[in-house]
Amino acid sequence: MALAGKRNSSAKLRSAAFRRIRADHLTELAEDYVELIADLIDERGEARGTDIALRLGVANATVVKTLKRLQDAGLVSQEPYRAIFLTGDGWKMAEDGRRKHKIVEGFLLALGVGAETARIDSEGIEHHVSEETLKAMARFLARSG
Amino acid sequence: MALAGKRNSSAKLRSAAFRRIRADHLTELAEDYVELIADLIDERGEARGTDIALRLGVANATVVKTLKRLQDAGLVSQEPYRAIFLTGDGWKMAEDGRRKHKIVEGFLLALGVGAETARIDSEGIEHHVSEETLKAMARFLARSG
DNA sequence: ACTATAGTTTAGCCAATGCTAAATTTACCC
DNA sequence: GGGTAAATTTAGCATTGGCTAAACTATAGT
Ligand SMILES: [Mn+2]
Ligand SMILES: [Mn+2]
Ligand SMILES: [Mn+2]
Ligand SMILES: [Mn+2]
Repeated sequence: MALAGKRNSSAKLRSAAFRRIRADHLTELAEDYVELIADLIDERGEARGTDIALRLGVANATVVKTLKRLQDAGLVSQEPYRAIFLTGDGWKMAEDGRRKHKIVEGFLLALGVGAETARIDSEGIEHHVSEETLKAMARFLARSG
Repeated sequence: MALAGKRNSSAKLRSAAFRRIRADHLTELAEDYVELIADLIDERGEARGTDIALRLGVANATVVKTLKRLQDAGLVSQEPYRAIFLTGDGWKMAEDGRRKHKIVEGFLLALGVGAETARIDSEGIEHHVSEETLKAMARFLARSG
């Protein structure tokens, strides 16, 4: 095989990682939204746009626009001026998000990271860990706790 | 303090994590670009747009546009139709990226994750770990290897 | 019932990041 | 040196996810 050919397949291999990251970023916001909505529903019976905006630290209008996309994606449902509900798919995604989130945050704590840092870092890391890495984290967690 | 007040400060605390993530996402692409450019320069003497596009898995035109932004940000420099260079700031960011990347990837390997998964997951995780978490990972790494 | 306030939506803007197709430039080969 | 092939840039488009300001709705208090 020529040098150019080797270069090509090596590059294709490497690019897989970046493709995965770009894909992760597309679902990341949706995951955080549905998880947050699930939390609000469990904590206080309903999820309102204002509360979502406040917890995410974005403007109300941003939440409205994002919820519209999530509705199109079949994750949430709502009537104008009413509270927000999760669809079946929405709940499924929220539960999976909670599962991952719990493992990653618990793992960081077990690793010796402070509570505040574990909370903040896990919010970002959770979207970029594969099932294999999650399994390794859970194993470590089980052994150390 | 009233209930609304408590809700408010709790929400403000939580929103810090999401603010950090949004900030991370703004620098994430820049970090990957400069690190990749540094690798290309070290590996083969120069970094060309085509190679960047190939390794990232995006179109050439996308690379051109992004490089323009990185140039405005003072991270890279280039003349039309010529190879791409890193500025002092660009090299600094690339070195820091390599440092973090190495720790995260090495850590995942030490945790028992397979080489391929460690490579892929670390490409995303590296942008969302604080210095405190990096330190904890380095500690684990030192102890286990 | 009216009205003030709080919550929500709409309108219109912007930046970042991706794409394809067409034009341009460079580099290499004869 | 001239002609091609590859690299590069430009043009034009779309989506995501942010913002502010203005308009609208629902609700709670009087
Ligand atoms: Mn989460
Ligand atoms: Mn998150
Ligand atoms: Mn990310
Ligand atoms: Mn990366």
